[in-house]
Amino acid sequence: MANQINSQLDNVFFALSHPTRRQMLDRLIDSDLSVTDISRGYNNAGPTISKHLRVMESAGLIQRTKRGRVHWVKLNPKPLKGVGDWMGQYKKFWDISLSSLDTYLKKISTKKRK
Amino acid sequence: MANQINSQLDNVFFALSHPTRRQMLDRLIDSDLSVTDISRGYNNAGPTISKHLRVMESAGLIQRTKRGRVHWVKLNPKPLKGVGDWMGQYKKFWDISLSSLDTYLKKISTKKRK
DNA sequence: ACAATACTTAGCCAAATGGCTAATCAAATA
DNA sequence: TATTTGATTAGCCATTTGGCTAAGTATTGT
Repeated sequence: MANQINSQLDNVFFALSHPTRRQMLDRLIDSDLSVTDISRGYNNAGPTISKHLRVMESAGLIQRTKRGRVHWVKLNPKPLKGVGDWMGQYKKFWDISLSSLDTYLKKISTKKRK
Repeated sequence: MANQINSQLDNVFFALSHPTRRQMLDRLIDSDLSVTDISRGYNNAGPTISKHLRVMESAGLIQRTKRGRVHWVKLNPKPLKGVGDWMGQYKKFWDISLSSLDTYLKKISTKKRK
């Protein structure tokens, strides 16, 4: 139970500890991407990219769907909730997060008013 | 510059990827602790604890002060701000899709309608 | 049918990680 | 002064990581 969650957190934090993997995730915010799309811009060989993807997959941060020979990769942000929860303990220290949520809420309600 | 920040983030995420280290940080929320205090409850040998502490220190997550032969360890939450900032990009996903904000927005709009 | 494309697997390598014991350093105490 | 206590450094070991190349599996195009 708590241990399961914990080791999942391990995987998530570990996945996020490599700049290439973080950047890949960042790219996936806007749209799903093929593996070729994702690997664009890195000097890494294919298998290296593959390994990075597997790391993120076992952390639950991405999901794949094969369509034809193309593997489509989709961000799964759910595990980040765990990070956020863990971080919550520390919010009282850096406490910016509340204000950024605030800003976000304001933006939302503005849009709705149109 | 951005690379400095990035590699700092690498270190922070990596430091957080081990359950022992996360738990150590958690303990430091309430009070500063000596190294002996921190190591209480783990089956690890001294040097192993030492290594964990060094990992967190190079991530900037803790600071040490020697007083006598006791090394006091203090939480430094500042690097977590970087994590929070990075997470900010993803808030729109898990805040909304994972209930709390959704519920919140509903509550808000209900109130407004009154 | 054959060649090109999109990926993954297998397997190698150097470096880093997480654990240990033994030895060392520094400070407090008997 | 001699010894215990708090903690680190040195160095060993097995495993994991992040990179590679070569080879294999599907699927698509010619």
